[in-house]
Parts: sequence; C-alpha cells; structure tokens
Amino acid sequence: MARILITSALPYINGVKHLGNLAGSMLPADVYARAMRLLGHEVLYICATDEHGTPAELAAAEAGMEVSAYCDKMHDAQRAAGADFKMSYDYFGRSSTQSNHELTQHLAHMLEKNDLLEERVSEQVYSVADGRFLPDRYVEGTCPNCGEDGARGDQCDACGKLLDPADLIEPYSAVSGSKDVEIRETNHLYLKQSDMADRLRAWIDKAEGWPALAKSIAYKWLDEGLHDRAITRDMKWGIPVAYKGVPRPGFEDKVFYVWFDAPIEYIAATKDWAEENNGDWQSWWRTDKGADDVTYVEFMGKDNVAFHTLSFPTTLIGSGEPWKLVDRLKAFNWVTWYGGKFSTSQKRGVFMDQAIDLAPSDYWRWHLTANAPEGSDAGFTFEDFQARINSDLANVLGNFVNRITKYCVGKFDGKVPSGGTWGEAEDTLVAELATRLPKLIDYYETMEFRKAAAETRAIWATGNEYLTVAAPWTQYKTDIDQAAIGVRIGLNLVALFGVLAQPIVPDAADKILDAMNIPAENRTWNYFDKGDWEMRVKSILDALPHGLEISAPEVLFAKIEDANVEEWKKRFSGAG
RNA sequence: GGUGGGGUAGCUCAGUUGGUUAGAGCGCAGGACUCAUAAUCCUGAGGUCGAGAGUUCAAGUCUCUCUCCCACCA
Repeated sequence: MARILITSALPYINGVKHLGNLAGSMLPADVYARAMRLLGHEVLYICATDEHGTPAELAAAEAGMEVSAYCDKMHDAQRAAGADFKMSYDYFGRSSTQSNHELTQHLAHMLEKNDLLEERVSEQVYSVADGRFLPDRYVEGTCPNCGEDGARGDQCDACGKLLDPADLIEPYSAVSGSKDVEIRETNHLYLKQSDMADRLRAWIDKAEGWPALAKSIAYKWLDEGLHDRAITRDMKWGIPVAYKGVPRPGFEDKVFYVWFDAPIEYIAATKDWAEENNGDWQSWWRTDKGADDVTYVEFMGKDNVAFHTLSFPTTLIGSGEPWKLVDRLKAFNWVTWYGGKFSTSQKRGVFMDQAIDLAPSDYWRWHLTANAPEGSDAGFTFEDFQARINSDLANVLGNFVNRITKYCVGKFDGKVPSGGTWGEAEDTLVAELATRLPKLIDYYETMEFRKAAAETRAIWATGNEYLTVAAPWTQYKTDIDQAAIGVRIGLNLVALFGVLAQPIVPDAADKILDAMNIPAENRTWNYFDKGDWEMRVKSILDALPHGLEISAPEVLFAKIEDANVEEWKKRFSGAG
C-alpha cells in the first residue's frame, strides 16, 4: 500500500468551469484517485478554487459585487458543480483562506531570509480614473506596428507583434475605457529564480515519472536562463505583503501575485482538511514529518506545466524547508469545441452546470475520459458524445447487465443458481480476463486514461461474447442445469463490471453493485497476492454466493436520441 | 521567430528499443441469434502510415528537407 497525494490544478474563480477544464485536470485526477483507492492505497485528493488576481476583481465588478462576496458565491457554485460530477475530493478548499495567507507569507519570509527576494522598481501603466495600476493586458490602444485599434499592452492580436504597454498609441484602460492613464514607477518583490537555476536543474535531472513534454518545457526555461519574476502586484484583492500581521513598508497597497499563492494553496488546503477532519497534514507535505514515503501526483493543463515544474518548486526549494515536491505529473491538452476553443469569457461551449442538465454525470465522465485530451487536443461534438455513450454505456454495458439479470429473474427466481459443468466457453473467458485485468490496472497506474476506458469497455464486451457462446437460453430448453452456469457466470460478470466501472462511472457502478447485493467491503480491487491471474479470475467468476438474491436494475443508461443532439446543437449554437 | 506535440482506414485514435500479411472502437456490408435498451455475436470491405530524399538486409518506427494543424514561450 502506498500513500498518494493528488492535486488537480485549481479552477479559477471567475465562473463555473467548462467541460475542457473538467476534462483537463479535475476529472482525470478524480478517476485516478478513485482507482488508487480501489487498489487499496491511501489517497488524499486535494483541490480548491483559485480566487485572487485581476480577473476575479473585474468579474466581481461586472457582477456588481464585492470581490469577497463574489468569490463566496462562485466557490459555492463550483463546489456544487464538482459534487454534481461526483468529484471525490478529500477537500475542496479556497486560496483566499487564512491558512493560505499565513503559509504564503511564511514562504515569502523564508525566501527573503535565504536572500532570494529583492525589491525592484519598475514602470507600469496607472489608470487615474480606475485608481489602479493596470496589468499589461488590461491596457489597450492602437498598435504601433500595424495601426489596428484594440491592441493589448502585451500583444497585438491583429498582427501578433509583442508590445510593451508604453508603445501603444493613445492607450486607454480596458477596465473603464478611460484615456486618463500614465506611466508610474512602482516597486515590487522579485523572486531571484536565476539564483536557483542550478538547484532546480539538479532536481529536474533526478525527476522520474514526468512526461517528456514536461521535462522539455522545464529544461527549455532553464536553458534560456530563468527570469527573476515579480511576485507582488499593485492591487487590493489578494494576500497582503506582510509577515505576522505587520505589513511590509511601502507595500501597504500591494498583494502577492496570484500565481505565487495559488499552488501554495495545495498545502494550505491540506492544512484546512487536517483541521476539519482531525488529520495530519504534515505527514503529506513535510518530508521530515513522514511525507518522504508519499508519492505526489499533480494533474494540470499544458499551460500550467512551467508553473508546476519550476515556479512552485522554486518557492518550496528556496524556502530551505523540507517540503514534499512533485513526483509524477500528468498534463493535458485542450478539449476543443466544434473545431474552436472553449471560452469562459466568450461563453463558448458547454459549462459544467449546463452539462449536468443535459445528461447524467456518468455520461460526461465516460466520454471525457475515453476521449481525454492526452497527447493532443481532443475535439468535442455532441455527435461523438451520443455515439460513444449509446455504444459503450447503453449497448455494451447497460444491455449486458439488463439481459442477464432479467433472464435470471425470469427463469431462476432472481437467485444466483448452482450447477452446470465448466467448459470451453468458460476457459476462453478466463483466459481473456486474465490478460485484460492486469492491463487495465496498469493503465490506471500509468495514468493512461483513454486506454483505461478502452480496456474497461473491452472487458465489458467479453460478457456479451461469453453469453453468445454459453447461450443459457438455448441450454435451458434441454438442460436447465447447464443453463445455470451461464447465468451464474453472467451474474458474476455483472458484479465484476460494476466493480471495474467505479472510477469512471461511479453512479451506474453503484446501481449495478446494489442490484447484485454486493456489500461495500467487496467492491474493491483487492486482487493482489492471490495467486496468478487465472486463479484470481476463476474466483472472481464464482464470487457471488449461490442462492444470493439479486435484482434487475432499471435501465442504467437511457440512450441519447438524435432529437436530443439536434436540440443541444441548436441551444449551444455558439458552436462553429 | 523559438520549442514541443500532432498529421496512420470514412470518423476518433493505438502502434515498446526499426523486423513476419499496419491494429482497435465507431460507421458501413453480409451472416447468426432471440435472453436483452431494434440491443448482442461472427465475418468482411476500407490505409502506397502528410510529401520527398537518405541510412539499413529491413522504416509508420531513425536522419534531412518541405508542408499543414495545435499548444507553449519570447
């Protein structure tokens, strides 16, 4: 048994997340967490809302709310959406909590103590009308390169030219539209990442379990020379630049940069979890307090890789304290929406709260796992969604459960029958499962989610194949006893399929296992150390007590009709 | 512009260290079955593996050039 700490990249607070966000970190982390729990590992799955930064302030202003009230509301909305999708978080925290304030300030203090922080003065655009400094991308104006209006301070979308806000002709605030802007000097704390390059490289050299992409991104940044980064910002909403309640002189109106405090929330959320659940957070995060045997696995979108492989480790290593660092990470690409991008700001695509009204969470979990954006972007269309759900869930799994349980209820009084002689059909089935089950477990352990789903489906299909050969309905006409073995093994397959379905489609799995009257303690993947796979499979196929009463569950997966697809496409016509 | 990923059957994708007739699911065609959500099972037709050149006894799998898509970075 291992101890596995799992974090999902923190969903940003400015709205309920879309399916791409779900598929790119929270869902795979959840599937992985569930699988690892089933294998008997001690798992702690932490997630939280990322609440600081300018976009949160602006979203709150747009909603006509105080930032903190807005964050309260959106945190609750995201918590509810997560619950709807059956996220099995051990804790769903908030980056705005007191614990994160304290830990962020503590780590900044330690960095300073280790001579890794430095105050520097820079020039930034200040909007008099808004009464605030503007981040580069919130300054707009005419592009000095192509003359296009609406170029942002960091880049012109029209010609792609990278800009400095000071270069813009007739700059104005994107927040208010005011042209009353000026360049002002401001001082910030800079993290001297350049001084950390050697230590980071040594750590990355030793890292195993990172995808090639993650390593190459990290090395590239190192090779180009790490830039020192400002870790404070001129704004009000965020974690004050203070230590033990005393503001840093000259930083009274500044806060830490959102990207500095957000990953620290992984730890702070664990502290909050420990506080509320009588747990021990240090045994997960401090290698001097028992965390050295923890495997820490991070899930994120590709855009987050650099922050997780360099920025956050810089903070932790630079503190000089024995913090647990990431062991394995899994990065995802984007789910695209009819060829384009999902967009929170442009409201393009399907959002979690809408999706749950269209179809049960299991449907989304299955499709987004089987079609996970591993390796490259994955396109989402309602047509693909319909095809996959109807085929995999309704036809292969749902129909299998339905056909054999109904037959048992109809012909065998709803009880697991005894009798019958083991034959070739059973041998074939055992051989196939003995090959597929270890592969499935391996795919979960290596976090290959598409393959895990495909293997799960293939295992479900063996049930239908077996029934075709065993054909208890044919046997029944001449030899009821021989029909019994087909039914008995079929029912045991139902139980197995339910057990295996749990990580991806937990609701349906529960319905199946309830119908089979399987007690909770027998729903695990407790397959280890029980002889070779052939022996294990044989015991799995005769696990249900003979005579046990079972029932035929209601239709597990209603099909998605063409009319549904048409209606959804119309409703979400932002498509294309 | 730099870096990385991708371009494999109609569609979505697998293809370890180069090695027998390039695989899966969906879709399609034919057949079987009738317990079942008109579900299932079997069989089959579909690919000069983006283009070109090279290395090799042998390349989807290595090298180079070109091209298209995507992401990240500057």
